[in-house]
Amino acid sequence: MAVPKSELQRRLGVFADTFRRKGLRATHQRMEIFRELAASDEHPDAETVYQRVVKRVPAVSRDTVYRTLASLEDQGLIRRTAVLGGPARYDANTKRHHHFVCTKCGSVKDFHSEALDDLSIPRSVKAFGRIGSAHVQVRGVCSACIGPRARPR
Amino acid sequence: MAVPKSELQRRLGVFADTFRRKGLRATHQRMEIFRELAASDEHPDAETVYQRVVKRVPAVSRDTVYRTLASLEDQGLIRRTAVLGGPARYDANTKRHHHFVCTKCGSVKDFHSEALDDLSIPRSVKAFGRIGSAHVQVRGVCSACIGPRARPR
DNA sequence: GTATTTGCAAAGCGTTTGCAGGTCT
DNA sequence: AGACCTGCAAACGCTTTGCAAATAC
Repeated sequence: MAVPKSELQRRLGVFADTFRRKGLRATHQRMEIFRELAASDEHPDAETVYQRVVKRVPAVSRDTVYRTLASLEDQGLIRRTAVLGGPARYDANTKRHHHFVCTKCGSVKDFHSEALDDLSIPRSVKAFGRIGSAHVQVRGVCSACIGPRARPR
Repeated sequence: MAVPKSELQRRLGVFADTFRRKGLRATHQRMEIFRELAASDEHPDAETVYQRVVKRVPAVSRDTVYRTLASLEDQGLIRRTAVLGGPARYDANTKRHHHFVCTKCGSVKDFHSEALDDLSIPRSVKAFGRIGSAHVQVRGVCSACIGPRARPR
């Protein structure tokens, strides 16, 4: 689940560069909020990010977490994913990937697949408009929720 | 966009059967709410369903629309799809299909593709848990939002 | 007759916003 | 100085819920 140190360093570098280039400020709060996402492959929601960051930076507020996440998303540093009936999930993995979503607890897991990356969008879809990206969402029940002591959300 | 009359009849039949079998009541309101979804290939949100149904059944309330949509979803008669930052969209097309989502106005359009239906989920995903369904979501900007007089939401 | 369903109103949750004070350059 | 950022609190949009009256079977 943990991101390799080298990749984390790379992500933090991209973050600092991007913000500097746009004239935005890489404040302590923003740094810690981004680090929280960049250091793990989980897809926490805003409240979870807040709970974790507030331990290290007690002065941070929920609003700042929301605003920072929106700002990071605008800069393309993180992605937001909607999950049915739950809060939005955030994700610092900007490489092309797909999602497994647990319909019980709402957890999201990334997976990679070259085969799926190349999937061909039917011609008919082009008639709908300009196509941006395509990704696969697999729904199912994660092992934690199936397991002997399931703790569904 | 309109569903063929024969398909509409079929859907209404399934609705009546399913509710009867489960001991639920096929009230006037529920019938009209389901018909609104079953008669079209759009993916309206709850508010839109309410606005349309209330024209024909002025006595219906928003709460009943929400409750009925939840109930129809429980029975597997409709599907709910989350769209980033917007209200949930509902959909009476229970055949396997995929979605085009407009990132400007949030509209959702169905498309079918045998090639995509057969996409092979990588072995590694099975490790996450029990796999239910897989579907492709294409994001882009619909022609209405690109068009000469774009009216983004 | 009885369990279900409805409308109303109020609360709930996740999220966004206006504002005044504070911070960085 | 000037732009940006923060925390606070209040508002927001979407959705769910408790309750008493109405309804379907």
